[in-house]
Parts: sequence; C-alpha cells; structure tokens
Amino acid sequence: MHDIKLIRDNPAGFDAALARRGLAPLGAALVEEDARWRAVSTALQEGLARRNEASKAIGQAMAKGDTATAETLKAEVAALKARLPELEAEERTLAEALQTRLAAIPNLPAADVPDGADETANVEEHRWGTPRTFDFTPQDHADFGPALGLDFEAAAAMSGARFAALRGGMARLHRAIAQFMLDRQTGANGYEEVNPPLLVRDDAVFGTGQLPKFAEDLFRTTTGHWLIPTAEVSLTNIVRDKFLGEADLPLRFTALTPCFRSEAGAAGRDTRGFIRQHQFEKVELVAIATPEQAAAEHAHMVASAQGILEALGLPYRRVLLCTGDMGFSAAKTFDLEVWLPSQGVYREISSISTCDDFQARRMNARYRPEGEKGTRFVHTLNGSGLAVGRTLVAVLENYQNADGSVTIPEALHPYTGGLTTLTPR
RNA sequence: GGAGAGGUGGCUGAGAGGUCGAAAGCACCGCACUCGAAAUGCGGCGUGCCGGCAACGGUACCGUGGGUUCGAAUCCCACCCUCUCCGCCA
Repeated sequence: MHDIKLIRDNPAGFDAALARRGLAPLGAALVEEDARWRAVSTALQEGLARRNEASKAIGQAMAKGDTATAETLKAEVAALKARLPELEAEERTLAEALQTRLAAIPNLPAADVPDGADETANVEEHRWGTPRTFDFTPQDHADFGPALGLDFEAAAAMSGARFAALRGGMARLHRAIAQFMLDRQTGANGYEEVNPPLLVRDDAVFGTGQLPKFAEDLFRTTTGHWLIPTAEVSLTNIVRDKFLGEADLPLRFTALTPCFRSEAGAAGRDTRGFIRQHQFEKVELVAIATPEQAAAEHAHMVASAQGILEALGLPYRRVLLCTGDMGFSAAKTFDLEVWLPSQGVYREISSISTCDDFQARRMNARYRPEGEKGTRFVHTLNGSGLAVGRTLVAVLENYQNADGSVTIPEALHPYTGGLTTLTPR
C-alpha cells in the first residue's frame, strides 16, 4: 500500500516509478481524488466540532439547571445534525474509493533494480557450481521418477492434474530435504521456527498483497478462509497490528508448510512432472526489520537460501529481477535458479524479496525507533529457503545414474535413515 | 454444538449517559536531590487523519460494525475474538 502523502507531495515521481513497471500514470488522478476527500473530510470535521461544542454547552447548562438554554441549544444541534449524515456518507465513499485504488497498485521498484519488461531483462549476478557432465543422456524426472516412487497416476485418479503421491524412498527423500532445510535455517541462520496456520482470513492475505488482485490464484474454503499460497502470508502476519520495539528487530521466522496454488494463469505450463503442483511444500523465510537493517537482512536471507543449494551440491545461479518480472509487493527481488540437466536450463527454486514498508502499511505493523518520537512502519522481507518439491526434482535430476537410480547427496544422509540410493523397483 | 464470563492506553486495572483520551499503579523519559547510584520528590508520557514552518488547533479511536441520544467507553442490536464448564473429536 502506498502512502497518499508521498504521492501528494510528488505525483510525477510516483508516475516515473510506475512507468518503470510498465504502468500508466496515476499520480494526478490520485491527487485529485485525495483533494476531494480532504475537502469533504474537513467540512465534516467542522460540523462535528460545532456539534461537540454545543453538546458540551448543553451539559453545562443542565448542570446549572438552566433548562431554557439547554432546550435552545438542543434545537440548534438537531438542525445542524440533519446535514451530518450526508457528509459522513460522502466522506466514507470517497475514502473507500481512494483506498481501493491504492490497494491495487503494486509496490515501486527500488532504485537499483534494472528496468525491463520481462524476464529477458533480468540480470545474472552470480553462478555457483559446475553442471555435471553425464556419460549418458540425463533423463527428465517425470520419466524416471515413477519407478522410484513418484506416483502421478494414483494422485491424478483421486485429485486430478498437478498432484502427485510420493511413495517409499521418494517420500523419505522429500521429507529428508525438508527437515534438512528447516534445521539449517533454525540453526546457524538464526530463524525462529514457526508452525503457522495454513488457513487464513481476508485481512491476512490482503496484508501481504495477494488480495484483492490475485484471488483467482488462491484456493478458498467454504468457511471463507484462504489456503496459504506461501507461508510468507502466515509468517509476515505475525506482526500485523503490532508496535514493536526497535530492540526487538530484526525478527526472523521460518516455517515448513504446504502451499496451495490454483495455478489459474499457468494452463499448459509445466504440465509434466513435479515442477508445478497445486500443493507443494516449502521452507519459507521471513524477516521483519528496520529500514536501516533491511538491506543486510536481504543479503542474509539470500545467503541462507544459497547455503542450502551449496550444501546439496546443486549448481545454481542468482538473478536480480528486472522491474517487469517482480511480484506485486516486492521492491527488489533475487531469484535463485537451480540447474536441471534434463532441460539444460536453470529453473527458479527460490525468490527472495524485500518489500520495504509496502506490506507493513497494509497490515499496520510498526515499531518505535529509539531516541525518536512517533512510530515508523517496519520493513518486511521474504524468501524461499527453499521450495522442497523443486529441490527434490533438482536432486533427482542432478544425481541420477545411468541405471535409473539416484544417489542421495551426503548432506541428507542424517535424515534418510540409512538410505543412500533410490533404486527402481 | 450447549451454558456462562469477558474484551479499556506498552502492561495491570478503574470508569456504568455530559467537564472522559479516559483514574490509579507499573514501565518509560526529563528535572531535582546525590561524588555516583539506589530511594524519594516534581513534571512528562497513546495512535491515525486534517490544518499549520512550528508551537499548536480540530477530529476520530475504549474488540468490529450498526442503532438510540443534543451528547455513548458507558444503553440497544449484530458480528469477531478470548476464557471457564459440558458434549464431540485428531
């Protein structure tokens, strides 16, 4: 959510930032709407002030037993009051309209984000690891996975497309990956483990920015709850409506949760395999920071996610997203992309964003700066550390053998109960 | 699901139609006392919005939304949440 006061002060600057995102100018229209609201709001406040003044006088007159004066004033206020409901209604309508417009505008890109229309303008910043040279043609996990316990058929029969059942060693490997990640993030990386709600209300999803614009990407229950599309929603909303002390910051949260996405806009994309599912698990990282801490937290989060890939020996690259490829709430985003030998490309496995105070405004999350009066909005950051399903795919493909088996990376051995290889049945 | 109790400032907690943005205590900040500290005393201390360079003024906010009234933290209605007991249940 944007601060109307900043737009009021510099509508041209606001439009320039929107243009970087490929959006049409809105500044002038917003400023005009804001001016109309303020005019009505001021008129309403003046009316209320007069009413309050007179009511107070009535109280004093009655205390003195001066009923005549009291009755005169009562008539006066009654007349004045006839006008107030209209003003109130108008003020509310205008305020809501302005809020609705503001709520639909994405965050503005940070200054150091490269301009661009789509992913082709993203900037590769870093590469780690050398893709393995195979002495056979590496296969797609969707082809050799089923023999190892990746059961798409059974899942399709009960749930339809974009679902899978993991069985036997495959399920164990998946669980091992998740536990390994969670242990890393709660250990040296300093994130507090959270087991959060998976069903949340409108306000929570509005707070992180998935609502109101992206309802069609989410699943909704008959009770009106939303299934979280990412634990970013649950973890970030921990601080909703809070006034934090500066000494409490930064807060770091992590959670291993299922994520649910309707994939409404992805028809036909990644229909084979385990890459894009309606339901998947992810270890999410969230940080709540002061504006001054945010950049360092972003770097720490990136390092925390990269550390997983490095420990698993999975080649990856880090990409700085351009203005046109960023999500709604993000001011600056790094994607980590893991090497998939069957496709011969790097595929997104983590997205790590700083949202400055955009989400904090939406959920009213503030802190009291030390040695300063008043309050400020916190900065929020989120990132995957990592997506478990896609990590499973990366492990399968990068560690596959000519005979259709998969060697489990050593870092996972403490979690696999002695299992070191997945062997076709 | 049934019965009951309750949601007030950072915390505890009073207030039960008017001068209540709200007592008191704790916490916090400033000043005094002190070599320093503790203790003590004095003062300050909510948030949003609008106006103002500012001092400050106005307005809204006592779970949320409506209603009654000249006037609502206080009365009425609905909803949300918390707690206790009973039932059911992983």
